[in-house]
Amino acid sequence: MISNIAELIADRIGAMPAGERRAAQTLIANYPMIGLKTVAEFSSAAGVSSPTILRFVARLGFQNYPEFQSGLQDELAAQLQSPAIRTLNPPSPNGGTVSPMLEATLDNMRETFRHLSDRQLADIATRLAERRGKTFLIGGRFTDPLARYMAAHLAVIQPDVFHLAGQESMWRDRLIDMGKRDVLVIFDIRRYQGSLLRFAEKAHQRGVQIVLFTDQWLSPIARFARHVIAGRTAVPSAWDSSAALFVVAETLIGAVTRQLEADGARRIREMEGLR
Amino acid sequence: MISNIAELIADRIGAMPAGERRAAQTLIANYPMIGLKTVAEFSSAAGVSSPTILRFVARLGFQNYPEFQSGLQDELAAQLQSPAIRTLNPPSPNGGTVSPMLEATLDNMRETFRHLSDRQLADIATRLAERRGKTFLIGGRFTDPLARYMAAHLAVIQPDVFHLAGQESMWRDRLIDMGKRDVLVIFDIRRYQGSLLRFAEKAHQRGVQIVLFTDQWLSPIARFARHVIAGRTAVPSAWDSSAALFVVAETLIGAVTRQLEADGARRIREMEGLR
DNA sequence: GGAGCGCTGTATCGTATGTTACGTATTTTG
DNA sequence: CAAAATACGTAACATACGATACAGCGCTCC
Repeated sequence: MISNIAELIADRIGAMPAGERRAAQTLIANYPMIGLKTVAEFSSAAGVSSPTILRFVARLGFQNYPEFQSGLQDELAAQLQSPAIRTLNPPSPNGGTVSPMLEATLDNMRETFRHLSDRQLADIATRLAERRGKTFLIGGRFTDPLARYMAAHLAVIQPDVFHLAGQESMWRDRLIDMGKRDVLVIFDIRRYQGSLLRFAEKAHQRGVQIVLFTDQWLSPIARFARHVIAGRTAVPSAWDSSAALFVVAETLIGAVTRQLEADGARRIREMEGLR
Repeated sequence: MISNIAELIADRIGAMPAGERRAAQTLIANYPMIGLKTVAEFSSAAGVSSPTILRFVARLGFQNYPEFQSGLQDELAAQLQSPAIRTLNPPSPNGGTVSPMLEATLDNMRETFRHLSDRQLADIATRLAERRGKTFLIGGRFTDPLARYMAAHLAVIQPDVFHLAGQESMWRDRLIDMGKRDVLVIFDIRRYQGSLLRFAEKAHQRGVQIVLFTDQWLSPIARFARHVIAGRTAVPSAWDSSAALFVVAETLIGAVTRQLEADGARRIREMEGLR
């Protein structure tokens, strides 16, 4: 049973020609506000012509555009009446494949942050922001993108940020550059990689401060780490989820940025100028 | 400070003549929906004439009726963006520095999935799983790690998965390998990169099916995309958040894996054997 | 490689909508 | 109580909006 227009679109979008599909996608993206504006605004937002918009609403079963808008307004009105039933999509009508995954992920994040004190996060942020030395980031097979993501952001707001990529032998050589004043951020979740462990140990021996992002079972690298962030990774999937760690990373990026704001803002402006 | 139109009305309703006061009262009674309808409907609902409605909105300081409607729409849009959770749930017990960021991120994810139908996700997963051709992934400056993350997983369960890295000229050369049977997954959020747009256009011309991960404002690449996933990115930080898109990516990875389970399981076992 | 079909945009049209002018009613004030 | 000022509705107007006809283009299927 299809109750609202969003579902109706999702149901039929597969059978739509390219132009109308673009209309559908822009409507979904900012649902339902675009649909309440004029045909001209809708069409230009979607990058198609007005007739395409009209054909789109006609395909949805509406006689004309005003009738379509009335439909959207009725939905909105019903929604505003009962704020409790705020869900546009009925609360997971299809015991579908999506919801359990999302639910588990949200739980993971709440759990992760529950075990993570503001204090700890602030300490790490401060350590990264004070920039007494260099910052290196590295990750495992599936978590290396997280290291890259964090490096990409940090590199904008401060110098001396390096992502360690490529072969094991490559980064081992970088050990020479590392010392007491430097920070090494490592991402390592199951199955923990021996190569990372060996690397972490050597860095530790050189006095490098290690910040470890790992899962709740703790990578063996925790033994050498100054700071350990343990994220929940369990989801109903064949794979572990790094989403919670990703959010922690973003939070940390935000915190560091805030601390460097005076400095960073100038840097960012300068960089904008270079574009 | 008066922030929304409802307050504005409450502030000035005392100084209004009878007819306009009736207009004000009917608007507040079913706020704001009546205001989004036509002047004629509004006037008859209030039991006054059209000009009275127009004088009413003029007294509120609007130049004309459409401008008044835009004001209401903007309010609604702002309301819908930050859903009820914030008003329902107490504003986060520990008012620490962490919570606002986490809260916003969780909201973003809920909001993103609310606009994302299971159907659409399933369609994309099927397209990726049927493997008629090759799968290419690429991302922008900050989103490329997401492309890498997804590529790293997909590459385990099926052959012919390629992440496009490095310089623009590098991937442009790969266009030769791409055709109708292939899929190109692009991550592009603000500020949208011209290089990606050009690449997407050329790929589209070659008949490549494009799956686009973007933000709610839709990258211009949406024009060429077969499937568009619009994630929320707004967080209280200097940076945009890619966390919602990350979770969608993980969900998609999970869905593809499930579809390929028969095949994939064998592959995974084989790969384990190679370690 | 050619014929047919379907999709999309341009240009035009009719109309519903917001706007304004004016006359009447109602209230206010001296 | 009278006169003026304000408020309100009717009716005519102009504009901008949605609707439609048509032609060009690309795609698919013989």
